[in-house]
Amino acid sequence: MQNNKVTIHDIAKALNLDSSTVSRALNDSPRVIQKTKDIVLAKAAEMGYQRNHLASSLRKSKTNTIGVIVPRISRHFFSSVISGIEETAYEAGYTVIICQSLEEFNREKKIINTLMGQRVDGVLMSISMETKDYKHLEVLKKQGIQLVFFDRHCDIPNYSNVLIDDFKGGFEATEHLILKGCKHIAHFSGPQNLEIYKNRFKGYKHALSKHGLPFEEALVFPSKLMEDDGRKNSEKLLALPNPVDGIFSANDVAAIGAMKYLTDKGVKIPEDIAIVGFSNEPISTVINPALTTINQPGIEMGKAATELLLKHITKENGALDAQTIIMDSNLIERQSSKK
Amino acid sequence: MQNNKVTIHDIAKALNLDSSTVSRALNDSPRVIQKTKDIVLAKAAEMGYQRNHLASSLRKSKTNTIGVIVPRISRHFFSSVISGIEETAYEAGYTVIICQSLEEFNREKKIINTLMGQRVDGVLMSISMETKDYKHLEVLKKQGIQLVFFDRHCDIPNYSNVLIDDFKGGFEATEHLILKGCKHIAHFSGPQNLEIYKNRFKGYKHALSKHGLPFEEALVFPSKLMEDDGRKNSEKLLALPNPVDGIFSANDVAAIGAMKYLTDKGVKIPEDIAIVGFSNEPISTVINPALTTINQPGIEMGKAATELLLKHITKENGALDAQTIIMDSNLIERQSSKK
DNA sequence: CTGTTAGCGCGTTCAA
DNA sequence: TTGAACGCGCTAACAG
Repeated sequence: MQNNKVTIHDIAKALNLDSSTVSRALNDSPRVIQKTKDIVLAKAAEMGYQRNHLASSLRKSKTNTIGVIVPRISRHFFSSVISGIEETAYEAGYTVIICQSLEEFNREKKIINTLMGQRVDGVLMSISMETKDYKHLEVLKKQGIQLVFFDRHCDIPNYSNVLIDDFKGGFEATEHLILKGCKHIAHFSGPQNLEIYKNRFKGYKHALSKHGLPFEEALVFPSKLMEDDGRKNSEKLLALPNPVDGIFSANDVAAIGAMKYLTDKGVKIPEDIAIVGFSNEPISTVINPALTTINQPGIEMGKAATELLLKHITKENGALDAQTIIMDSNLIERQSSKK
Repeated sequence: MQNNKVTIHDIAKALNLDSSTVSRALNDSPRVIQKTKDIVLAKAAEMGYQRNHLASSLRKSKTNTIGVIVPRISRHFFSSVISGIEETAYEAGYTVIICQSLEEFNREKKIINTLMGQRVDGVLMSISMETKDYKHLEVLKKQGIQLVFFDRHCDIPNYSNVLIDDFKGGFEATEHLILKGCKHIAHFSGPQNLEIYKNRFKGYKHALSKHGLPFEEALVFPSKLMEDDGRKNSEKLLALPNPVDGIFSANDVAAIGAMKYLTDKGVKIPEDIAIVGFSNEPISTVINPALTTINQPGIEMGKAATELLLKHITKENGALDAQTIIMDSNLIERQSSKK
């Protein structure tokens, strides 16, 4: 049960070398001859040496650690993003500290402080919905800690963003329905104070106009991301004079509610009414293959955001300009029908 | 853009004190008078001081960091557990490093090394399915790093486990059906080389025998956690001479497949056949409220495991005995029927 | 190519 | 009650 902490001094002593030589050898410095490196590496392995990252980080004032702040880890989209982050960071020799804001501003503030205490080299964050004021982020800049936003756009100057192209997603969803032959396409919208839902709505309108279909206010149904919205909207929709033959739902929960209600009423999907919904959760893939989804590329976003952050970190002095990366979502159709 | 790193020396200088006094004041040591503490704390706040955890950890050789290893963060059950871990750890002043093994033994080995390099104080892990050999865990014990297993049982002596009572879950699922009036209850089992599925199966048998119902081999259908298993099993099940009026599925995916198939065939659920399924994912709650589920308490498990680990860490020398905590799952019925 | 020296920021002796 | 001095383990500067 002895405490087995082998240091570079121990292996230096065992080899009759200086600890600095051992350090250089372990770091594969060009200033050490290969033969010495071999000897040191062999001895280190033999003695079960493990570098103390704390001491190393303290000395270099670089921790090779990045902090990640998401609203909620259990949301499938965010856990996918984290997978992507982890993978890229890991390959680059970085460790990741994950924190959840739970959409609370105060928690977000505390987390920033914790991460600063841990001396992270950079932060990836998806800002909480409660956050309207960005003063708590200023300390990061002051300390030279790099910051990249993902998924949720943040318009502070000089910060990079990695986002999903919601306009394009909305456009493609709607165009998909049009190309399937739909003429009267309803839109279940999301809260219009959020950028993403506004953009999906814009994409919808743009697809209609591109294909010469009229935009009708009566075909737009607000929804608050509840299943029941989908049901109630569907009910109203069936009562319209001109029958609707397609629905683009900006959120999957409303789409699911709609599918249930319509199926109950004997409406065939997608034959009578085709539905395309955005999806953050894996629910949609299981619930009904007739639901075509706009898939958010979480893992890819995580990778892209991490790569960008690492660039910012390494170019810290060469000052990399802030940039915005827009990622495409993909339309996934599992069960096709209609012309 | 100046580098704003305030140290205890800076605040000592500003106050004409020694850094050691400042250190003691910041740590609320009894060896400093209250008045001095107040002055130091005020100055620290004013100067925007933030303790350097690296230096602190290096000195104390305690990092207040715990490592968490899960197979896959995007599985809802694990992300729930992590939420629980995070919360408890956070309250106790610990930071959490999350890693995924992706069920690969080699990744698990590497992760252990990474965590040791980070000098974590303890590790919580759900062992990968590929892992049959536990030698890579011995280094942890050697270094005095505490280790607690959760969700997936690991029978190395002297380690604590936090598990879910699958036997009880299987028992309660089956008994629930019996109390609803079911007489012929089928079981969709999972891979019997895994402890959890074996135990759920045992619970099923025990409930039958307790209530005087015969166990029939013909009512047990193997499943490999695929939706299609649920469909095929349901097909076979409808062809049986004695009609089945209840199904206990050891996994939710098969249960979902069954629900779809049976509904298609015009079978009413739960009126004709009632179904109870274990669930790891939130799918079941959305797909059909007629599906009664055995819910796995992820958050609670995370909290319990963390509390236990922290006890192990703090009692390190007082040597806390290994223990096994068994958590109850809860049966959730959203839509009731039958007598 | 290798050794010597110094210090990252903190907490903890030992003195006063 | 406070100060002085040392060292955690490592790396970077400067020699040689």
